[in-house]
Amino acid sequence: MRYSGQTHILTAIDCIIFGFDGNDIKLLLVQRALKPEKGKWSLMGGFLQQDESLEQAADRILKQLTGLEGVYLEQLKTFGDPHRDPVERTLSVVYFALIDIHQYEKQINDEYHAEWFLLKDKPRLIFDHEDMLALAQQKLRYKAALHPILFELLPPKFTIPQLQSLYEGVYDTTFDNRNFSRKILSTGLLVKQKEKDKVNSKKGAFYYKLDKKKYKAKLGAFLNFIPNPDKFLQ
Amino acid sequence: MRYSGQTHILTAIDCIIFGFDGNDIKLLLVQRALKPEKGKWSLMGGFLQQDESLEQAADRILKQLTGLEGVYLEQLKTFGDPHRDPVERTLSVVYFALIDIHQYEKQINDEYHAEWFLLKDKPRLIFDHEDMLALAQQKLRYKAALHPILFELLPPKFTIPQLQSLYEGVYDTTFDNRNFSRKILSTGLLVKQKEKDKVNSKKGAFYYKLDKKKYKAKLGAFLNFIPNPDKFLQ
DNA sequence: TCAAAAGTGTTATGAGTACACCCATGG
DNA sequence: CCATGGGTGTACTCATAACACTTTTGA
Repeated sequence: MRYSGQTHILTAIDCIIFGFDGNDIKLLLVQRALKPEKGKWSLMGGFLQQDESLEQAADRILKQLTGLEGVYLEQLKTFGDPHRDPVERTLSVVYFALIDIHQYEKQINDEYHAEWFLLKDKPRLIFDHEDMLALAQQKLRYKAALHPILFELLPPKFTIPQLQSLYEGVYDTTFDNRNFSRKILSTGLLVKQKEKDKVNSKKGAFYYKLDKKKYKAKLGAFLNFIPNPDKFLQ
Repeated sequence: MRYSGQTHILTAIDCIIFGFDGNDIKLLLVQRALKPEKGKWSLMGGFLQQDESLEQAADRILKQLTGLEGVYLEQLKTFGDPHRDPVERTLSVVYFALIDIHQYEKQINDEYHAEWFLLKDKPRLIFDHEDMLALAQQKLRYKAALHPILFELLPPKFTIPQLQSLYEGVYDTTFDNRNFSRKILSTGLLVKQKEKDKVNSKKGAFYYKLDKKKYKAKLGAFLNFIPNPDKFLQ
């Protein structure tokens, strides 16, 4: 059975992949394989297949590129301007992903010509991918101001100074380190480890792990990670 | 030109229409016109046409049903389970709308068999429309806790007690009226009028109007409309 | 021994919250 | 005159934010 006389449209899934390498927040881009705009930088995407859900498609595409499964993935928005793709009308359901770059150690770079870019010196993107990225950055800032999602970008063990530089990267600013660590520790989400990271400083900074249980409980809660959030959220 | 060999899928737009009548927050539903599930209650929807954007389609559908234009309308999420519609695979891009019920004075009820329901005694909805509604309610609570969007539901002139009962309806709770009015007035968004509403009380309550300029400026800002927001946001 | 980053403590301000009374009016 | 809902004021608590010094250690 079908609904008669209605328009059927192509649907793409595009993924905005944010990563953190311990110092900087970065964006994973690929070089487009199809004409037109072949070879230009673009978000990683693919077409929705007949028997998969949107989430399944996003997972599949993310795994194709990075080899990673179980990654934080969230639907951002659907873009549907009739002329957004010059080839033929294509809806794009956009997801964004947060991954720990060090956990991503893949060769697939070669296959898709993928590359990590600092947000500051990313290339121009095709179609409406610039709008998608801008919206994703806004959403990330918004959500991270209230919920502990940035932990998704960190390795299992991390230091408070690393965490702070992640937040500073996301908001493109600096925070007072005393207030920052107090606020973070007061959430009760972190468990102090015995070892220190001696790579990034002489004194060394204690490692922390995430308390997974509390983390899951607090993902939905309203916390206040950012001072004066208005300042950063347009 | 076309992308070859890819699946083309039907796309629907579904609208979750919240309204406020001065006392209660309500939901506008229609009786489905197509088989299967014909006659069952459903969100107002329609198919995406070839040459319209998603926003245009949502506007068109909303206008068909309510006769209203320029309504607050926001994309919620896209639902894409392969079997969500038993007839054939159909993506649904879901929008939610906020309208002042008194401004809505249309006959089109008849055409679409539309009806306003209290959230408490709404009928069971078809397909995955229950999930859509639950998500919309969650989003509305979330957003209204931080941004002054509930004003979209109010008539041009309204009283503080009305406003409070709107908030109380959305969060299904009661608030302290002293703290509520202080908080609302401290935003500077309201302009006190000379007249009073003498319908709902003997003493009468002063009308207020929204300061449109400040309102637009503060739509994006982080305000705190709700005490203990965690309590209400799962 | 010194430079560089980690880590900790105090205070002032303002927002949030709990709470109780007076006011105006129509019936 | 009184019941009903509207409107205001105060004091306490707690989170936030501003701010400076000591500690550790590798070079």
